[in-house]
Amino acid sequence: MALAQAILTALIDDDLSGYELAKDFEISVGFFWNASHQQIYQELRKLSDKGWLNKREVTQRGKPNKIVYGITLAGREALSKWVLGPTKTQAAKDELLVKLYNLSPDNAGHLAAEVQARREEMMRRVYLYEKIRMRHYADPATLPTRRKGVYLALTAGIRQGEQFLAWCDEALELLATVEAEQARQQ
Amino acid sequence: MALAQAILTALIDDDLSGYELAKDFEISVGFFWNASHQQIYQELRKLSDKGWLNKREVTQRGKPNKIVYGITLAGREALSKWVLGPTKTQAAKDELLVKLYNLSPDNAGHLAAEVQARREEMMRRVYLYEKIRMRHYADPATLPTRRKGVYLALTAGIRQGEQFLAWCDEALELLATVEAEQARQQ
DNA sequence: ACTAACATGTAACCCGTTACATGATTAT
DNA sequence: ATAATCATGTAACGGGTTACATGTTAGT
Repeated sequence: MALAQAILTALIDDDLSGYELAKDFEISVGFFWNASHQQIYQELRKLSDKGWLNKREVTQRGKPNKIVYGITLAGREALSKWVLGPTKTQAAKDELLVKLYNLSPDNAGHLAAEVQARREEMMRRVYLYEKIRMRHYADPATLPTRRKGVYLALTAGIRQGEQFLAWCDEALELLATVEAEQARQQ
Repeated sequence: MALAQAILTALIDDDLSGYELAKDFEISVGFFWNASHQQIYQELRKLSDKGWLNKREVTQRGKPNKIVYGITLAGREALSKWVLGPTKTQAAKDELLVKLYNLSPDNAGHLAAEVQARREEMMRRVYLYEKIRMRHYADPATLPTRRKGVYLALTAGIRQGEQFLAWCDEALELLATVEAEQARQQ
């Protein structure tokens, strides 16, 4: 039930439309949460109904009009209260790792390709987040409190990503030996 | 839709009952997937209906009887086929990191406690998995193919865990400075 | 003409969580 | 007695995914 709070969090600094939220989730809280536009539109309606968000239509020229949402005082209060509550430990679920439990000469090539694809995707992400960190969060000690938190979240994402990249390299090496063995036996 | 495959994977080497699966998921694929017993029992029935699992009742003394499930040939085939299909990129969702975006002097103490709790939980996990790896996967190059895959999955979990522990330490340090600042201002 | 990006939604379904339910055995 | 562990399920609900649905503007 944290999508609501993730949206509220994304709206703390800037007012955004549903479309922008869906697209820019990636640049704000997207490393730690993501959602489809369908989910976001539904959640936005719920949050408006609750009075945690207000909305206004913005006329644009050259583009369709958009509905921009902003967080209300009640929304800020609800968010603060949520932060102080207990946090669910997120269940780590990863299909790729389950697949690795089924490694065989038959699928080593396929799995290597999947690892490679993930590696590239992660590299792009890490690069983006690293750039943001260097530009806006270079010296954590001097940041205002709230941005210290953002720095920590960003760092968690970057470190996790870098670790994953290193793991991919090791995995690709080992998978290559399996593929080589298969080739020899044919 | 990968719970089915996670269960099949857990049953490749050993036949297990629903209860054992629910409990031992943690020691088999548990680092990368988890499920409640309710979910597992339902999924076991579905998999039996499909003919991917067979079941037999095992009479026990001193304990209630249990229903033990084993993977069928059809189940193995379905699993192999699944491995060769495309893999969904898992959406990283972490409430704690979203909460960090809302860091303030008010909640720094609470968040530090949450980080600390996670740190301890992760330490126990990493310790357990490290023990398994040292005992059974010490020399990856000499392992049979399938176990090389398990080694990689295990390594991914351990490294990710260790990285998380290091991050927790940095987070706790920075959160402590926030708490100290608040104390000074009161 | 066609594609991509902008923009907002509804409906059906599946998966996962929470709550409810039962009952045996072993250890304190 | 009581709690803990073993053992297996059903039911209701809510969140998330997939499919469906519509319409505009800008660029090639």
